[in-house]
Amino acid sequence: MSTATKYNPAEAEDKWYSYWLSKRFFHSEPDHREPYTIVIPPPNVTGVLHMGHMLNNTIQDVLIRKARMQGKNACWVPGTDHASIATEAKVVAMLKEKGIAKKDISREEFLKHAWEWKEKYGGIILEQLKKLGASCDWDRTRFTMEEDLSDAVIDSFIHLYKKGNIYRGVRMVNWDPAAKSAVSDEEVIRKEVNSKLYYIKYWLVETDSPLATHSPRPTTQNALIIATTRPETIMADSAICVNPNDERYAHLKGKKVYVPLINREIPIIQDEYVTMDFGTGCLKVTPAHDLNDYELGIKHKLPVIDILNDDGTLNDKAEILIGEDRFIARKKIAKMLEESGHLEKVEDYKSQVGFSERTDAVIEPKLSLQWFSKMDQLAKPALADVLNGEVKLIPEKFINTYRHWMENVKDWCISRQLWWGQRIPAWYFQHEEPVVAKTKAEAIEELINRHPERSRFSEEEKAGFRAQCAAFITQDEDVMDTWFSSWLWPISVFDGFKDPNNKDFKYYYPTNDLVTAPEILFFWVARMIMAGHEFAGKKPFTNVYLTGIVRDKLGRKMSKSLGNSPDPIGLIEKYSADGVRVGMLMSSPAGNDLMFDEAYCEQGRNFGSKIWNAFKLVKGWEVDEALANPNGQAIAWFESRFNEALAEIESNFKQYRLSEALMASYKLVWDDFCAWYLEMVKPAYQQPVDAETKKISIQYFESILRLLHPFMPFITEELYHDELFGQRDETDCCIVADYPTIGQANEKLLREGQQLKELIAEIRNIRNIRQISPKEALPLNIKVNTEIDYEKWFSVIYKLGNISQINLVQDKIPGAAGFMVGKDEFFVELNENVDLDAEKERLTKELAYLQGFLKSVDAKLGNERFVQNAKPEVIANERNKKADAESKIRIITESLGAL
RNA sequence: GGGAGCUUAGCUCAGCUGGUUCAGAGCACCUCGUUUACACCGAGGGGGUCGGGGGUUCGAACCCCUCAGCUCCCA
Repeated sequence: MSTATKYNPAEAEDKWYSYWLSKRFFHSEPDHREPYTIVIPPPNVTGVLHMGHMLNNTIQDVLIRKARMQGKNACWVPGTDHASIATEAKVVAMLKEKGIAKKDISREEFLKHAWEWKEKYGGIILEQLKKLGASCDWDRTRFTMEEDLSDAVIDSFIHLYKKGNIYRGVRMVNWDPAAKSAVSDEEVIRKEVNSKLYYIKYWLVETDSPLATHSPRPTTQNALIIATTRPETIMADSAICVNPNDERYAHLKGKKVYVPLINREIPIIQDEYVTMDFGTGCLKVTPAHDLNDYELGIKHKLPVIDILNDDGTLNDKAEILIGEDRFIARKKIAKMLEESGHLEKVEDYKSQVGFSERTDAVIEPKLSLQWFSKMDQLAKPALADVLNGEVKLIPEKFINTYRHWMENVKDWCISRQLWWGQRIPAWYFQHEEPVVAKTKAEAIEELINRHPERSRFSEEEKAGFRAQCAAFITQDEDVMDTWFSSWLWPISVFDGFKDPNNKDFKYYYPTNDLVTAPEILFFWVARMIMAGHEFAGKKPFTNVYLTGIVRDKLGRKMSKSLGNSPDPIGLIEKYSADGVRVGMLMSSPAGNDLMFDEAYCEQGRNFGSKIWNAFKLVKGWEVDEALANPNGQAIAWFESRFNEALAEIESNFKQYRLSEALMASYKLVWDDFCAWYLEMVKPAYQQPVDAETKKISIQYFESILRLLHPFMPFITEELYHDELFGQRDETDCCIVADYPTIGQANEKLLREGQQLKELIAEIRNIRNIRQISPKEALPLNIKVNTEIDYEKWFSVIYKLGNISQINLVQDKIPGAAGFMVGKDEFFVELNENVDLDAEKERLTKELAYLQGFLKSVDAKLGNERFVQNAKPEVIANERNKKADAESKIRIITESLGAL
C-alpha cells in the first residue's frame, strides 16, 4: 500500500468488507470460547435504513467487534421482521397500482404476490447495513415468517392455549379502518387534535304527547342538551346518562328521549361515572363506539348498536347516511341537526385522538371477536428479572417505567384481520367450539377425541367423520400480531423451539446484549423476557441498551413526512462509514435522544484524516542505525498515558458509556499521540530517526489501530495491512487482532508529563502574547523547587518549546519573563526586558488569588465543626492544599521582592 | 387526570457516595500562524449566578421544598 496524500474511504470500505466476508470473520460456530451474542432487532422487511437504524447498528457493531477482539466467540444474528400490517399495506398498494383489489383475489393469490414482493424488495435494509460495516453473521440471517420461525409461533400459541392462557372473546379493541384490522394498545398513538364540541338537543318523550304533536321550539323543559365530539354516532346511542347527584336532572329519572333524526327512544340512566361539570353534565351512551360507554353499557344492560362497517363507513343500523364515511357523515349530520333545529351550538375543542401507528388512520373503538393472551402470569418473572438486576436496563431510569407497565399489564389482543402473517391455528366445524391444533388433520382428531360419542366410533365411522370434517372444517381467517412472533426472536433464531437441545441454542442462549429503542421496551423487550421464561425457562439476554431517538437539530423526530432525515447512504458516501459511525456515537449517551447534526460526521471524517496523516508521518521516517535513541522519556511517558487512557475507556465500556469511550479514545489519539508524543519524538525536517524510536512508534500505532477498530473498522484495517507493520498472514487482520490490554501506568511519570505540557503551553503563550515567532529559539532558566528531574525532559523541552539553551538556576532572573508551573519557577530570557509594572501586576494578581484560596482553606480548617464532621481524608487534603498554597505564596512574594 | 424524567458555556453533553478556588469536554467562536504528517491543520484565548426562589449542612451543580419551562409514558 502506498501512502496516498488522501485516504479514499469508498475504495477501502468495499475492499475490506468483501475481504472480511471472504475470510468468514463474521461467522461464528459454537466452540470452547466464551460466547458473546447479540440478536439484531429485526428491521421491517419493507424498511429502508434510517438514522435510528444507523445509531442502533453502529452500537451493536462496536460491541460485537470489541468482544471479538477480546477473544470471545462473537455472534451477531441478523434478520428481518415480516411486519404484517406494514407489509400488507405496501402489498395492497402495489396491487392497487396494478389494478388489482385485495377483495377480488384469494388469500393464496395475495400471499403469492406478497412473497414475490418480499423476495424482490425485502432485505434491502440488510444490504445497507453492510455499507455501515455491520459485522453480522450473515449465514445466520433469519426472517420471522420463514418456516421454522412460523412453526415456533404456532407452537407457542398452542402451548399457551393448552395452558389456558389464550382465549377468544368479544372485546372492545382498537380498530384500524384503513388496515381493517384490530391493533394493540401499543400501536395506537394518541395525538391532540383540534376538533369541535357539538351541543345536541334530545327531545324528551312526553308520556302523554306523541312525537308528532311536539313543540317545534323546544325549551329546556322538554329537551336535554348533550355535548359530544362525535355527532355521527348518535344513531348508535343506547341511553343518556346523568350523574345521580346532579340536581338539574333529578326530575328526569326514568324518562326517555328521542335520538335526533331517527327518533328512536332511549332511556335516561344515572351513574356517578358522568362528570357533572363537563359539557352539559349529560352524556350520550354509545356502547359500540366508546370503551367507557361500553363498560357503562354492560353495567346498565344496554343494547349495543354498532353502526359502523369495518372500513369506517356507516352501515344500515345507522338508518341514515348509510355507506358514508364516518368523517363525511359527521359533517353531514351536523348540518342535518342544524337544519332540524337539534343543534344548540358548536365550540372549538382540543381532544386526544388515537391514530394507527402503521396507517395513521383514526382508530375506532370497536367490539369484535378476537383472540387474547392473558398477561398477568407471564409478566411476573419478567418483572422480577428487571427488578432484581438479572436483566439490566441501561440507563436505569427505564426501570420505573418498566415496572409501572408490568404491574398494570393488560391482556394482549393477538389476532389481526390480515393475511400476511402466521395464521391462527384455530379450526371451526359447524357450530362447535373452535379446536386449536397445528394442522387440519390434528384438528379433526381432536374433534373426535374430545367428543365422548365420537371417540367411541368404530374405525369405519371415524373414517367417515374425518371425510365429512375435512370438507367442512375451516381455519380461522386471522393472523397473529407481528409481536407474537418477534417476542420469540432470541429463541427462534437459534431454533430453540424446534430443538431445545441443539448446540447453537445451548451455546448462544441467553444472549448478552440487546440494543434497541426505548419506544419498544414494552412491545418487544418486555415480551421477549416473558417468552424467554415461558418457552426457554431462562431470560433471553442480560443487558438491554436503550438508545435514544434520533432527532434533528431542532429537536424534531426524524421522519419521512417531515423530510428532515438525511439519507444514511448519502452520509456514508460523503463522510465515510467510519466518519458516520463516529458522528453517530459522538453525542449519544445511552437513553438520551440524539440531536443529529452532520457536523458530527464531519468531525468523524476529520478524525480519520488525522489518523491517516499521522501514519504518513511515521511511515516517512528514514532510519539511521547509527543513531542512539534520545526519546526514552517521551516513549515511557506515552506508554503510561496509553494505559491510563485504556483503563478509562474500559471503564466507560463497562458502563455502556460508548460516547465517552469514544471521546477518550479520540483525545488519546489526537492530543496525546499526535500533538504530544509524535511532536516529541519526530526528527527534524529531512533528518533520520533512530531505529528504536521508529520501532516503538510503529508498535504504538498498531495499538492505536486495535483500540480504534471497533469504532472505525475500515481505516484501521486499511492501515493495519501497510507494509510498515511487516508481512502479515492473510488472516492476520485488525478485525481479529487482540484488543489492547491494560498495562502499567507510572503515576509519577504522568504527573511530570502533565507538568511538562503546562510548561510548554506557558512558553508558547509568552511567544503568543509578545508576537515572538515560534521560529526564534529562546533561552530558558529553571529554578527547581521540587523533586522533578527536568534534565530527563530537556530534549523534549528544547524541541517543543524551541529553546536555545536550558540552565538550572538557583536565583530568579531579573528582566526575564517568569512563570510558575506547580512550585517550580521558569524564566524565559527575551531580547528586551519584560515590563516590570506588568510583571508586578501579574504577580500581585496571582498572589491575591492564592491568598484568597489560603483564606478559604484556613477558614475550613479553623472551623471546629468541619474538623469534627468531615472525613479524615478530606481534612488531610485540606492540609495539603494549605501547605501547597503557603509555599507558592512564599515563592511569589520572593519574586515580587526581587523585582 | 396519574406517573417518570429533564433544565450546567452559543450547540451537544460529562460532572460517580455533597468535599481542591469545581465549574469541565467536544464542537462552534475570536486572535495569531502558508513551521517540515495533516488548513479535514497548528498554537493561544474568551465564554456559564449550574432554570428562579427558599431550606438543610462546616460545606450544595449534587440533598429537601417550591415555582417556571420542556420531554416522555399511562389514562
